[in-house]
Amino acid sequence: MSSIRYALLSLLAREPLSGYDIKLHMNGRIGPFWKVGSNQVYPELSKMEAEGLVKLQSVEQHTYRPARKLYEITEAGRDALIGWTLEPGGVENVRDDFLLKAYNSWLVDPEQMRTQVEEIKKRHEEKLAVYSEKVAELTARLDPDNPDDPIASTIPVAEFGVQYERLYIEWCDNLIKSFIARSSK
Amino acid sequence: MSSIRYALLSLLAREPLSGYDIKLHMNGRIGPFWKVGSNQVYPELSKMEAEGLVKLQSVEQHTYRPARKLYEITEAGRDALIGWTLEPGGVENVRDDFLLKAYNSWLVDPEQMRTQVEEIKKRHEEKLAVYSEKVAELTARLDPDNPDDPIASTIPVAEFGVQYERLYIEWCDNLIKSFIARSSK
DNA sequence: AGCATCATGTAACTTGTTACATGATTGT
DNA sequence: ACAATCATGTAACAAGTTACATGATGCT
Repeated sequence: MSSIRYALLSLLAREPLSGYDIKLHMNGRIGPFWKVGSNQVYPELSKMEAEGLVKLQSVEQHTYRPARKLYEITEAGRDALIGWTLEPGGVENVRDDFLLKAYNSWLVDPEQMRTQVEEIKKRHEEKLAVYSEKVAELTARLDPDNPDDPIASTIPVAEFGVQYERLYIEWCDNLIKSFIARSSK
Repeated sequence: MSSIRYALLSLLAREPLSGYDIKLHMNGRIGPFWKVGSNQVYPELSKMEAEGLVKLQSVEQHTYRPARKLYEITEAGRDALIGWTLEPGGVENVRDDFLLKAYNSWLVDPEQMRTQVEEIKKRHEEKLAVYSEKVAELTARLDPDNPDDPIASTIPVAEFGVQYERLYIEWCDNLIKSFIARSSK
């Protein structure tokens, strides 16, 4: 599903960042959608620099640690990102191990399965809290006078997260109900 | 995200299948969630056979084409599947390119973005139709007297698909509204 | 004539995950 | 004393994608 490349550019289009920053932000800005390892970030940044999509803005050097390399997006990088954003793309599949586990629940003791669902429901409740918090925070920071405020594009993404987690939690509740019904037979 | 292995076993736990069958069913039974290539299915089946999780039930040979190898799950395979199903696992991230594109919409002409969203909304409506059809079909086939009918575990999975696609479509509608508002400035 | 279906499989390539390595500094 | 943070990166492995190869048959 073509590319962390564009995930990196999406962040850099908003502000200059180092590879390290990107790694952190992935798990809090676009995310908790995405996740990347340093192994993907650093080589990709180098590649993009070679292709002229990003360039080094500055390098902070503290002798005792690796230089902090701040990258900024170039004109070409913005264009590439805009091109990708407008490029038609297929729909992604939901691919969630737990759905597969639910598919197997007929094989399993309903009591144990209930425990299992309750566990992951809890996880999704935690995620819901994170997303809700994020929506609230972004909404407070949004400048309603600026029609091109990037935050206006961030809110729907976080909002999707909220909706998705609510859906998941509700779905878990229904599952739990069905296991209770089944175990009382 | 550990394993087609269990996806294959999940199907084989319900009925014996060939690698070819599995490839087809992935995109219509568990799915449209999953997708696999033959490159993953055939080697994995061989590996699992070597480990005793599945075994050959029969081999149909038509001289003019490769033998059709029907696999069935073994006791050990069922146990492994049950073990995995009850194993606690982390929550998955939603990872959808279009969310990232939406995150970039502040960079882009709202009119063009609207077209883009409408396109993918259409795709999700198609998927919704598929899932709804599936839920209806499964519900009709469900045996309500048998508390261990595997179909009872399939319905929630398809139902998740329905809910998810509805959520996605509604989200698209909200996005479209926001682009219309923005372009009329 | 040409393409889709059935049915196995391999090969080449791209992505993603986990773990490691360095090494001073700051907080517990 | 010990872990976490900052900051770069490499290496080994696991998983996923795309394309290819075989080759008769049946459909348009």
